[in-house]
Amino acid sequence: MREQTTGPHLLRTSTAELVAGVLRDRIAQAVYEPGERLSEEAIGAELEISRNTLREAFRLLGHERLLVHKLNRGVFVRVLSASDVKDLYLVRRVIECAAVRNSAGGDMAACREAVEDGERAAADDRWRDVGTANLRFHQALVALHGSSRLDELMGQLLAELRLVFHVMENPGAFHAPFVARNRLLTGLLEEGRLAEAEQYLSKYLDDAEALLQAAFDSSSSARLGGA
Amino acid sequence: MREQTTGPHLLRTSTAELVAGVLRDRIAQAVYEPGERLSEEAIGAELEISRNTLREAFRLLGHERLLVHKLNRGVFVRVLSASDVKDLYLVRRVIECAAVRNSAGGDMAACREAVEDGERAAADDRWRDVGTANLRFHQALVALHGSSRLDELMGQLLAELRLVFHVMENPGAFHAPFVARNRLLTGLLEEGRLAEAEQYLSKYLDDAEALLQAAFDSSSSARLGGA
DNA sequence: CTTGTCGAATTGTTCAACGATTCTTATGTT
DNA sequence: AACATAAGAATCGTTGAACAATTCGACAAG
Repeated sequence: MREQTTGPHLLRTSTAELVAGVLRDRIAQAVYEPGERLSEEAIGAELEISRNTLREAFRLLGHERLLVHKLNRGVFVRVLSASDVKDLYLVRRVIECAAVRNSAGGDMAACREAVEDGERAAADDRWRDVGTANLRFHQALVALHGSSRLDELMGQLLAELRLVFHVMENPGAFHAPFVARNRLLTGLLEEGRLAEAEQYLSKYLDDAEALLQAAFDSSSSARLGGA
Repeated sequence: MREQTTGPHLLRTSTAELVAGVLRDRIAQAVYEPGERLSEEAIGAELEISRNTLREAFRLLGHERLLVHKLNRGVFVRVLSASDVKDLYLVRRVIECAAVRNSAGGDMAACREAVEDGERAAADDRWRDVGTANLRFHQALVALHGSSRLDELMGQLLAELRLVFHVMENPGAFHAPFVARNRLLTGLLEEGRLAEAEQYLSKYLDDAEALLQAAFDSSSSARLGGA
């Protein structure tokens, strides 16, 4: 990251935000696993940036709840608890159901596109892509609100959720059953059957949460040495 | 802020967060007005902290949307637009109405307390206190969800809203008419008339938004030199 | 086995410096 | 006088080094 000093800046954003982007990706890809400590010196040396700049990036991600900052001990990749999953899905129900309920006249193009991407990915057994398409579908659902703040909030929630998925042994398979439900939900919305759609989505989220909680519990009991 | 180096740290939080707290207060109190640029050197010298630490605090507040960071130009106190007000109230409607709708069995103590504080403040013409009590009432409403994430989100929304209030010539008077509505809404909730309560709150928020938009428009037209 | 102490490693914070960008102001041309 | 341009000042972005403060692990003493 030294090249920038020689030529004219092609960067439209600060180095700290660039670095934050790199780290965000690595966390999403589980290069850094939940609970892992991120060394200022090691990462700073690897990315060739100063500690100060790296710390700015850490602050950024801390505020996005991807990292937790422990005083004098450093930053760690966030580890989510069962109660976090509960909270996350409570918020999703509030926001996504409201989006569906008020979606009359909204543009469903992005939703439909995400659904079809998910179906293609599932047909090819590209599980990772199924997952991202699924997340994009829900992001598109929230976008029906037309609110930049809700869009940002949803993006943050989904980033946290990705952290939970890593706990599961087969994150890809988790999303597969929901592809069909995405299509069905989209159909209900396009036909304007909003009340049905809302109820359907509510159950959808209940099921997803239950699955996640189950995987979560078994993983945590295994970690504690269940015989 | 140098004293901390001598004695053992009594601080449980980092200086950057302490500084962020100070700046947050000053913005809320309009010591720093919307649009104003905050000089790293000036504030750093006044608070006796280094530029690096101050920059960490700026990042924090930037993420809370109280400051906007312009590359190579510095940080400015956020200036909200009419569309921001619209977005803010859209989110409030989604979250607060959902809180009311699902509030069956929730603990209304905090709500009632905020209502009564507001009434006392209004009786004594302590307009500023009326405003803070009003904000606390809505925060308590959202707290019925029992979600830490929604609590945090609401706190952020209200902080942004405070920025809008500063645009009005008499911020205190704005809140006065809503004290009675807070009491009425609380009553509906305690009687379990949730559907009515939700509808009432929805109109409540519509009215507040309209008032704010009006004050906003007149202020911006005045700023452009309306005769 | 618990407790206390020492030292290494890491974070928290500051400082000084320099490149890069923006803003200001003076200058010169038409 | 108006406008474009260029030098200069101010400020931000980033770095690297330095030192204080805290944590952690090892080892000795009780």
